[in-house]
Amino acid sequence: MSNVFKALADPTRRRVLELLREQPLSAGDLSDHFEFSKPTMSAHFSVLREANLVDATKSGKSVIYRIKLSVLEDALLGFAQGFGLGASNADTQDTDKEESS
Amino acid sequence: MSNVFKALADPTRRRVLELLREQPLSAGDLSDHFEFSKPTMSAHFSVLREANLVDATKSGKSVIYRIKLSVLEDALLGFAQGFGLGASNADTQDTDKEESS
DNA sequence: TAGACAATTAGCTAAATAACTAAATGAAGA
DNA sequence: TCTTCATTTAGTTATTTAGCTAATTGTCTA
Repeated sequence: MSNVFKALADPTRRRVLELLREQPLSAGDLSDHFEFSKPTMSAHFSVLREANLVDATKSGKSVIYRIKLSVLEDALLGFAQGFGLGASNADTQDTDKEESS
Repeated sequence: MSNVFKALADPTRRRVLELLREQPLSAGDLSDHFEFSKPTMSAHFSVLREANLVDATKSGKSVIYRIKLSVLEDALLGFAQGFGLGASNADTQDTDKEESS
């Protein structure tokens, strides 16, 4: 739980997940999308793995990463539901937009 | 965006939000629910304020904190929607439950 | 089997985080 | 006004985090 939110707290890791949303990618292909070193990216992958947000499978020389959408879904929507959010909430009390015109 | 997930990454702050879900509470009343010092709790409130997840209003000697549900909703559900989650997703591809029995 | 290549691990540094105590601020009441 | 009470700020410490380079591991392929 904490691990998921910690993983999502870093923009690089969120971007990794967005890339994986399109298709599975190898560690190297993922790293090519960023300016950080491979070891730095590997550490990010490790955080995502520990949060169980991605799955890593070895394929020859490469490691293929896949997003685990159900885990992301359970974490985000499960947590949101705990606050009564997510169903059909057109009008909650707080809007923070139209106050004090 | 990052600020919201960073705020949610700490279990104490998630618990604070859960308490505020029931009703607005003063800094002191909130602190009474935890074993940490007041300054430590104040720092947590500060993180929640910077993430715009709570609203603080002064009332006499006290400061009353209120959750901003719409901000939480926008962050969680907005992010989830970016992954195609949240609508009516009975069957996505990945389940991570029924693999390898 | 030797080299090349992909990825991770080891080891380091700087910055951020979460905790504490002590001090400061600011409002209410005696 | 002086004291008390609620909260935040200041300043310290230990731990974690995110980045790096260099070294290691492990798999292909020439």
